[in-house]
Amino acid sequence: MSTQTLKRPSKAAVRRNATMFAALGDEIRLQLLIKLGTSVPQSIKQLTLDLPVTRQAVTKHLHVLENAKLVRQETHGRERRFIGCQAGLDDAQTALNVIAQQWDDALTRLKQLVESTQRE
Amino acid sequence: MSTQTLKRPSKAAVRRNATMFAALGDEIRLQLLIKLGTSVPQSIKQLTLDLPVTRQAVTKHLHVLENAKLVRQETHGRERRFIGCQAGLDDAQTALNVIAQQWDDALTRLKQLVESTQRE
DNA sequence: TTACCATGCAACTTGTTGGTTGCACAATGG
DNA sequence: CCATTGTGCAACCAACAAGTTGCATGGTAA
Repeated sequence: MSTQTLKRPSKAAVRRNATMFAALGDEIRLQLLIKLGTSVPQSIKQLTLDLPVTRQAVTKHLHVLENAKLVRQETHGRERRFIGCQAGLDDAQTALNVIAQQWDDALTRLKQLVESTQRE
Repeated sequence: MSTQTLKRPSKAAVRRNATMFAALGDEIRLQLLIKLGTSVPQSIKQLTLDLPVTRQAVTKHLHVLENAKLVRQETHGRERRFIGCQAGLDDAQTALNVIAQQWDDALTRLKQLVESTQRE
């Protein structure tokens, strides 16, 4: 029973997930994502307010986030307005779940191994 | 009802989460974490097998992962054996949940705003 | 039209990261 | 004891990331 139904992530999947987590792995970018939870949608200018970096830096960060499918933008006149992209977060959650599940399995197997060894 | 019970993450929390996600944001490190799901515990030498980098590189990656509380080690004679650290993954999941929840709230407020505007 | 404002694009600096090689050391097994 | 093996540590390098400044551009509003 339960003979390992989870498949190992493909090379491409690993790369995609790495990109996504790397996008999440920066203080400014996390602050941007949090800020997108206070009001929606927001322009680059707005998002730059009370962040300790210039508008251009924020632009770059937003580009990284967009690349990782964590935000999307809608051009509106001369403004670009950004919104958080739920699907991206879901992918991250799923990736974490896969790893957590495999660790569980590994620990279970380890425990069984120890027990069977002790019986002999 | 439901007048925003979630608190904004503190500066320190944001920094901690950024460190954690940054640790997850590398292909080699993800492969290491996945590998820790195939057998447990494993030495540095074992973990280096069929990875395209040297043992020293793997050592550095493991250090990053340990720093982010994603793995822990037990010294065993001259070997250091590594195991995935579930608590670290849980923290990551929680952080993602907080952001997702806030995005939901923001979209809800946006929708309400649009509706109330249309009524007037 | 003209002035303004949000943004894009490019060049450049600086710090960090991922990787290597070389050597030293301590536990293990003959 | 001696050879082997798993590791740690340090120096070094190349590539990349984060940030800046300066200038160009294209909507918007007077």
